Amino acid sequence: MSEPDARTPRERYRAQVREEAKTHAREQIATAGASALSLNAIAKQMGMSGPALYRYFANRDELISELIRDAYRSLADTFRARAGAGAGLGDLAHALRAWALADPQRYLLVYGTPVPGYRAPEDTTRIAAEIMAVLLDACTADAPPPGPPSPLETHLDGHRDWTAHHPAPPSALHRALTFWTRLHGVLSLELAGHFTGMGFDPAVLYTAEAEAVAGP
Amino acid sequence: MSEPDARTPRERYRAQVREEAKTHAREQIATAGASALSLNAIAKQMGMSGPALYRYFANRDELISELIRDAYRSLADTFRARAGAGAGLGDLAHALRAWALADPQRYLLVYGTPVPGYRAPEDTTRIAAEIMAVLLDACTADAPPPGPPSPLETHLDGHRDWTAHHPAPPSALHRALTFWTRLHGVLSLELAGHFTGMGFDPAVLYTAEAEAVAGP
DNA sequence: TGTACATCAGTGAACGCGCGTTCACTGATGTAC
DNA sequence: TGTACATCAGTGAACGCGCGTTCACTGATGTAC
Repeated sequence: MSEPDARTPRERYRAQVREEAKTHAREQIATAGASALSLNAIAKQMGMSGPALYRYFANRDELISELIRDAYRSLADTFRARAGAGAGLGDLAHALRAWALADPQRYLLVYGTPVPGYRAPEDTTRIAAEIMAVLLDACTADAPPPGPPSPLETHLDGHRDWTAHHPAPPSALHRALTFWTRLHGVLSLELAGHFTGMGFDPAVLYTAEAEAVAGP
Repeated sequence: MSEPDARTPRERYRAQVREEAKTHAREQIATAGASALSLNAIAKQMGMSGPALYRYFANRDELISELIRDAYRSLADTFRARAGAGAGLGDLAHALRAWALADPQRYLLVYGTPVPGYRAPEDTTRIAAEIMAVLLDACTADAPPPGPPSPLETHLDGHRDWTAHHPAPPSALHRALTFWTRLHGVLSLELAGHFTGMGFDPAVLYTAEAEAVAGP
């Protein structure tokens, strides 16, 4: 099962400390938001001095980049795994919600307002495209027989930069975007707490939106 | 036209300085996000010393509260004005987008992720309810003839805390929430820059979503 | 198995910065007679 | 209209804080012979 670990003990140790630092970073983000991330505070939580962390991360931005990358990869893996297991659009919708609720700040790291003054690493766009590809696959799989395209579909058919040459029909492009924006609409408002005190159950609303876009 | 100003010159001056400070605050938020708001920096921009601002705001939180309140009120006023002019759901949708694009950070102040560690003033919920009321009016106005309620509509009909006793039929409740979440889904992703580089025009997607929820 | 050396983790001091906020004070503006 | 007093705007110094980051250094861990 487990392959022999080719890494030296020191490399293993480094990876372990990095991982521990990232765990503390996630906890910190969960309580105070991403813009409040502090290397010094993390070091203190780990019982070491501030500068020590600079052995493991070049600077604060590298830590944040790492967290964002991890978040993207986690969602991409979740999606790919579900799709590989034959999941349809509706399953993906509920996988997305489960993934978001499991760690709200992780979701916001990916789809929330970017940390001000921070430039996302390029490779995240690659992972974002991977997520999109899974979505486009699912949308293409149960695409309806082609009818006359809507204005939006015509527009999307002519602006496919984001599809990475995926051969999805216009209706699938429309559906993929709608899947994304509608579910994000419910999720982000829920995670930001804008439904609290309103009385209804966000899950019911989410399910309705998921079915509206994916079919029952 | 203009009524005599009952305020003393000092009161007028105070209001003017407060307003100027808020303007600088908005600019600061626009470039660095709400969590980076600094009273000292604002004072410096206004050419006065840091502590001077404490004559005008009890502390940082009061300034932020004021900005949030203003943002809510601005949206509520916009909505009420449109509705008073006989606007339908589709008009409200486009008014919302125009309002959001005119000042993205103002939109995020209202519907974005809350500033971490900050508790919104209570009266904003009152203004939020006012916005909802306009929406519910519009949704009730062109509600379809009642049919069998969907599971979501049944649920919403039984959980009306958020409607402030508005007598909207279940289908209108559903429509109002959908209006909100779908349009927010597109808007928030657009404002956060998640569509940049994707090639398509967010306005076209927004219009399609607006028509999906409001009818053409 | 033992020794000599290189590598690397972690420390503490330090730098410069900006923050929110308090305080005693000066000087200008308004009010009352 | 002029004077005496109260109110208020704004200043500069100060406090304590935490931040990111650099640097010279100690001590432990690994490597080579």
